[in-house]
Amino acid sequence: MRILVAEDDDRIAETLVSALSKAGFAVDRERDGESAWYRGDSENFDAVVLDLGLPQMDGLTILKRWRSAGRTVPVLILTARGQWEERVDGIEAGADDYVVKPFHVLEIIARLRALVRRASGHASSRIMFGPYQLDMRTMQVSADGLPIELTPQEFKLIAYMVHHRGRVVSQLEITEHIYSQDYERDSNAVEVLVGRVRKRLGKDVIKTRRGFGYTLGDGF
Amino acid sequence: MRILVAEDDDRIAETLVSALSKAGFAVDRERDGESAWYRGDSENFDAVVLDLGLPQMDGLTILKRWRSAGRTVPVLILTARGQWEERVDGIEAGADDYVVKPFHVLEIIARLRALVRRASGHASSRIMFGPYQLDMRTMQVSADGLPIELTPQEFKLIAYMVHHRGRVVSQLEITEHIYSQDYERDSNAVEVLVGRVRKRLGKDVIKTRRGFGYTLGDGF
DNA sequence: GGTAATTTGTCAGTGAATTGTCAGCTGGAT
DNA sequence: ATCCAGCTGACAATTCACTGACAAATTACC
Repeated sequence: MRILVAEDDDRIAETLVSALSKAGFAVDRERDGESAWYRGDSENFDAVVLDLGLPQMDGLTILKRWRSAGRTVPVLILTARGQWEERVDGIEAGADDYVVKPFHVLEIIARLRALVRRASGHASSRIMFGPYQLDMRTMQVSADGLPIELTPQEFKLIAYMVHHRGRVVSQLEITEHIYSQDYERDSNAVEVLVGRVRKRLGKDVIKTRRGFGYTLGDGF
Repeated sequence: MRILVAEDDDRIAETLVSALSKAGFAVDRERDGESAWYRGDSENFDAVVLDLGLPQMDGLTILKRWRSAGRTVPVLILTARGQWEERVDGIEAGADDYVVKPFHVLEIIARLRALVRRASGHASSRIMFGPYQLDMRTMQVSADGLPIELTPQEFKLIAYMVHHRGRVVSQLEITEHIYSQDYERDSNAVEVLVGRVRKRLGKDVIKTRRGFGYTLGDGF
């Protein structure tokens, strides 16, 4: 899951970036409004954390521009305490949720997960696929209630696949969504990762579409 | 779909060529402005990725020359971050879209697909033909929602045919658009490929116009 | 803060699916 | 009937993905 954090305050931004990374998101950060707008406009993030008071272009403007350009990416607004008018404006401009500063990072994480989940059409934080259950909250996969040990990367991969079930996901797409920033293009890290997930969940969970990418296997 | 990448920076160019090839495009690359101009002027590409800062002849000049010579090929401009003026100039010179460096390749791919789609007069990335549906975004062909497994080359062929339905497409044209420059002229690879697609989608999808080429069959 | 354990990425070798080539065949146009 | 563009099945070459072993990086633990 790839998240854009648009926040000019370095301290806050670093807290967020580090917490979100640990929570398993791939995080990119922008410090000014114009850059934030451009990246949200041109790239596919799974969600955006947007501070309203950004230099160069303020958060509300950014959000309105995205929405009028048809960008539906879930947006979580950060707003200063007591500025309830801002909240209203934000929601009207198309924000999906908001959090008041100072905030608890855990709350941000929980809300982001909820947003991503809703955006991909799943209501609960637990998603079934085949005999397995994926719990986004605890980052665990289980079969019949028995937890299966997955490493963080393995979990990210299967979670991304489950969120995009029903279509083919290219290696490039996987790389960009489970790793931050750019990555070595000629690496077989994704193939190895797929192999490891298969070893844990059975070789049919992920099906190879040679030349295109991968899909969740039939029945998952 | 054949793409010309006009970019002098080797690292960027290689990233692009490799990613675009994997995404199913046939890619040719030129490193200087004059060669780029010549190839775009004399060959039929489905789209061009044009860096503005090319040696010998800069991107804007190339673009203006093409346009004044009546070349309508979709052009995606690569521009350095913050050069908003360039972007405006580019659009005035006839660019169809622009992307700021540094970019994410997924974005380039998405925008190129959109350009090609619009150029062939289709609004959506999903195109119906007969009982089938072609989805350029997920690179899948399906019948009644059930995906049909095609190999990459097979997909490229049927995609090209569907984009150019209603007219006869010569073997040479097919070769030029689904393979990169180094193709054998006296090979029956296209015939074999057509045969394989017919085997998967039914032998009437592609109709032979003996001596001229192929068309989508009646009702497709 | 340093060391052990775990996770993750790289590499080289292997295996399998895709694609191109070839040779012989088919069938439509004249 | 003949000719030749196009078709087809078999095979070879190529490309792409998988695997196991090792190295690097990250995390956990004292």
